[in-house]
Amino acid sequence: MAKTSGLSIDFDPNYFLIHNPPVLNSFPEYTPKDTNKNNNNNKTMFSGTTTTPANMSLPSTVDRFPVKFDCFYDQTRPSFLPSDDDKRRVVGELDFFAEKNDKLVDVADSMHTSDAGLELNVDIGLNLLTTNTSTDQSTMEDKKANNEVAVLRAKLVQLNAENERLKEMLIQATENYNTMKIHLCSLMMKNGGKAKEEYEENKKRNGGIIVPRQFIDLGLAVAADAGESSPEGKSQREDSSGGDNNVPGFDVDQSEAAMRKARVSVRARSEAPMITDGCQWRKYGQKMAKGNPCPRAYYRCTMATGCPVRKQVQRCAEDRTILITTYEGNHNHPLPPSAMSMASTTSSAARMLVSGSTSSPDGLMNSNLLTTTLLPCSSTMATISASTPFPSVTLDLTQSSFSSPPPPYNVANSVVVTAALVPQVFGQALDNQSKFSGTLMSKDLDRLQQGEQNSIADTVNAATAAIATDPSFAAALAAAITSIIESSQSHPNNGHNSNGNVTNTSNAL
DNA sequence: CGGTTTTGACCCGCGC
DNA sequence: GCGCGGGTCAAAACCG
Repeated sequence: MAKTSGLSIDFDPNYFLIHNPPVLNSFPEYTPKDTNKNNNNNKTMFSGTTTTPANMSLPSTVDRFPVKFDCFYDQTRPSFLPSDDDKRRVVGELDFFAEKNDKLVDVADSMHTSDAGLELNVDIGLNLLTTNTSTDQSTMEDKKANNEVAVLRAKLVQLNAENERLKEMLIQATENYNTMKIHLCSLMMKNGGKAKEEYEENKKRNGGIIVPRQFIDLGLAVAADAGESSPEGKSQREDSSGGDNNVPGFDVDQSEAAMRKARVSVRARSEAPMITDGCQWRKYGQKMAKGNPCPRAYYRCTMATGCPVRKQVQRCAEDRTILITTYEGNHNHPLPPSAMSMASTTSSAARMLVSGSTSSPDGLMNSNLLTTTLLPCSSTMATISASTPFPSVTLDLTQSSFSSPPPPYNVANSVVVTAALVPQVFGQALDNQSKFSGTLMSKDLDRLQQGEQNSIADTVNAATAAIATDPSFAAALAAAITSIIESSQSHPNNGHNSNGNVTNTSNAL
């Protein structure tokens, strides 16, 4: 599965069937009819999501982006929710493929129906053609061909309709993005201290738990904190620019400081002592961390003199097959191609951390600060996350999310994009691509689309390749995650409004 | 011999 | 102020 030695992604094969075209209709519109339909047709991909907890309040109608919040895990989740894993509360999830998958089901159904009709037609032909037996064969073939043409035409019509729907989804996503951008601008207009006060206030309101809503606010708070004190070691203090933080909002210095502080963790299942990420590292220390019998190793990038990038490598205490690699800092040198793909991805994650105020896709693409944040990793990353106190974005492919508890790194103010969400995330990133004037090669595009329909691993691999080909896809990916965060922000009560219904993304902000 | 790893000492922030 | 824990330093050991 993994491309790079020492890495593996532990996908549950029960979720990802390759030969059976995945019906990604994991987020059905919860009408009784559809529920039955999906129980029948969506046998494979994300069974955890298709099994709707009986006691769960579900919307009778979900618009363009049916949302459940599996990507958020809140340790403070209400006690009335089922505790067992397969009944984990569906908090929020952006269903990128819902209608598309319905279509897949429909196509499959229609094909099946058509096949049955084909046989029926053949029988009819045999009954009718009783005299000219010499042409029976050719007539049957003609009819068969005609039926195939009819089936193909029907498929074409359905695909066209699907295409139209996807266009509408893109428009919707664009609108959501614009809404978010407006909100972002309004936040940037605020005084940084005020934002921090709001953050603290909200934190108190939530009993110390920072809800995802704080994602944007936290960026400002972090930026404000960056100039006051640094919890980091000597190097960070030396790097501290000591910029003027009196300037309201989020300026470049603040962003830079936050970027320096931002960390991106990569969780990978690996027997190797260290993942291969294309960079050269020198070990400069090792410590026993409290609460973990496995030592933590400290590495410094040696690809260029004075490169401030460091990384920590430690095995997960709960599952020692999981290797946790934490990158910190920005490379001051170009990276080899082998380090670029993951660098782009982790860079996106890092940007997500500090982009609470700068998450504009344009900013992601154009900022020198951001484009120089190249964090190395292999193309087979398993998890991208970030450490507290920063908001974190986690792409967790080591968890199937719906059948296992969230990983311990899942802190309160984090967003976990689990394996089951990958199709949605990358699918939406694919749609976002056009907004970033991407130059994705057609072959990569094909791979990505193929990956969407094959397996999560294919999707990730294809997406990683796409990132390597076109860095703008990283921004599209970041925007996709942002979009999910955006949708989560529209559901401050873990996706349920005061009426107990899941609100729609279009209601965001 | 130069680069890397090991490992104890040291520094610093934070909580009590 | 003190102790603890995380992070870094730097000398010695190791390795190709």
